[in-house]
Amino acid sequence: MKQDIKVSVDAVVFGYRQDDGISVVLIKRKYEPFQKSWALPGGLVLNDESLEEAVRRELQEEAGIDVNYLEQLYSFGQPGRDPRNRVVSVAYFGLVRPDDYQLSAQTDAEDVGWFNIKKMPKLAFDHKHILDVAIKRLRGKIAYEPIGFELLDKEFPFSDLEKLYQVLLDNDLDRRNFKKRIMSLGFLEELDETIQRGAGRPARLYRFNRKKYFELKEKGYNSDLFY
Amino acid sequence: MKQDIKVSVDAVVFGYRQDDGISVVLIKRKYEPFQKSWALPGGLVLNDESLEEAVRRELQEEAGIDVNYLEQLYSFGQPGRDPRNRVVSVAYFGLVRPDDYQLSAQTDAEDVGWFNIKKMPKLAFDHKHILDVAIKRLRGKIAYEPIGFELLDKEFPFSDLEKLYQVLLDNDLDRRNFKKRIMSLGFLEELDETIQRGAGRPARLYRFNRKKYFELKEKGYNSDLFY
DNA sequence: CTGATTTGTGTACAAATAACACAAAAATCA
DNA sequence: TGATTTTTGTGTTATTTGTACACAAATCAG
Repeated sequence: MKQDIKVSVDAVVFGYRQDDGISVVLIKRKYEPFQKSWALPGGLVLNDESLEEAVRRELQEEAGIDVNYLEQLYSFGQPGRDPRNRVVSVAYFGLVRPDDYQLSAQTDAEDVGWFNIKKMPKLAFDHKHILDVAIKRLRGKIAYEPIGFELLDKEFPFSDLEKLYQVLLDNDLDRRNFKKRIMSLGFLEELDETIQRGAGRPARLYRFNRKKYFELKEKGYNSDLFY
Repeated sequence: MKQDIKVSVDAVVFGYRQDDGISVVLIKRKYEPFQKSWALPGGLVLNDESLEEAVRRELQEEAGIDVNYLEQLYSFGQPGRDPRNRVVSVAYFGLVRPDDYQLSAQTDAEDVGWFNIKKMPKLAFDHKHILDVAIKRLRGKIAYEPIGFELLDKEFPFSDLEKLYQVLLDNDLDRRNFKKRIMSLGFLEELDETIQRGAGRPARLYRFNRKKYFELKEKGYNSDLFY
């Protein structure tokens, strides 16, 4: 019998804001199945586009959002995960900065929104499962690759990084030791500017120097533990 | 236009023998395209089987082999990677013990064989790329998860483990420090039996205790670095 | 001007890792 | 059967890395 399987992509896009914590973009489905349920953005891959192109297109169409970091997460292909057809879905994992936080202009979805990962609504299909895998990846990965910076503004006060790590790995970390460790990695630039937000002493701004990161990585500074 | 994409699976199965080093199972293709080229075992997913079932079936049909460890590797979906159809391939990563090393009874392939990863023939499709990703995963993963044991006999002399790590991470490791580290993880059992192979003092046998490994992992003995 | 809030910074101790060499058991060869 | 070669087995010290810990500086709010 001829193969009758469809291929889709789904995206778990994370964002972070101090007030909100870690959130994910969801869309409200316009059509059956799971009409009006919340779901991960995604859809069928077109014949002539790559998987990554498909994800970016769907994110644009359904949520009006651009991610600044995107990697493949995992593929889900259990028969029966979509009630109608056999669908194999390649899930992606994306990160956006606070700047790009605003969602807009959804044509293919009834609604779009950010949802804190601790207060998720019921999700369509097996999307809860996909989300769980993505959260695990985020937590795991932030500990040994510098992807946390993708969730912050390009220039940020050090305390933002501290707080992000605390929220994600929910432990209390010692501010002094944390800073020592991060700075010793050698790819975080200290700027001359400062920023002031609310009360307290103004904070210096820092910037992740991606070029330097790759240089150091090349030179065999083993991509060991990071935090 | 209707979606016209096929879904396949491919498998990178690693084996290890002292004389041979690290090898991978390849099959010689019976049909076009790439007729008579060497390729990774794999094929189209059937409508009613899971991805993992498809991999195991293909490995059985094409190479007559059972793997004792299998995990999803990555999905490859670039348009044009198969000259005829658009094919999205979900690649898997498998490990076999020396016992299960023998290949057999290929019905769907013209030939099957083990190839040392340093002496690979030209491969069909983008299989060279898939293999590279798999090797990277193997090297990366062996350093922080106990999958090396899946490449050894169930009971093995400690030196086998040493040598495996040396071949994979090609560095000289200090035998004493390596042993201390592995033993301190607490899930390697020292047996009373010994084995003698060629010259030299007989070696004690060891066994990986998977149950204990998961217990310790549960208890939060952070699945930190391993080697 | 006072109190609250946030940023910024160094040192001492503990723990983990790395460096290092020789003896014991068996096989092989003379 | 004795000497040589091969492989396994084991402990201590030095170095590096990680952890614990507290108070001053700069600004805002009242």
